Amino acid sequence: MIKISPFSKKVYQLTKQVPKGKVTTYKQIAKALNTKAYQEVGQALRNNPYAPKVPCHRVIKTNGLIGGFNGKTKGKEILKKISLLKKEGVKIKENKVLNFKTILFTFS
DNA sequence: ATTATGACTTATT
DNA sequence: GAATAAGCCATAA
Repeated sequence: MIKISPFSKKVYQLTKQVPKGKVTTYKQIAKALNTKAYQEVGQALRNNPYAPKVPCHRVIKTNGLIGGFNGKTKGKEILKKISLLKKEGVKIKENKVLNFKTILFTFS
């Protein structure tokens, strides 16, 4: 049993709600939580205790670019997640998502 | 309580 | 449009 921060927990819940073939942004999640700790969202995903349960690869930056999980981070296995995302129908070019605004999922 | 860090964002150069 | 600096919020030590 791992211990997680209450904030991260919410982040996971929201991230789980993201449907397949869509993506969301850190800002949207933070906004859904009524906060501005965008970085906290990223940090929560970085923890990612629920690997397949939480599609962290579906969470990207606000400008449509992929997060730091593609070369900045040491682990390159995350690249696989991006590939998976592409398989789901999300077109990714280099490090950015195509039609990003179209497939963007919000927590309205 | 204080300091340091960050899978971010926005503004400025 | 790209690179740099500063800002903001929560967590960990």
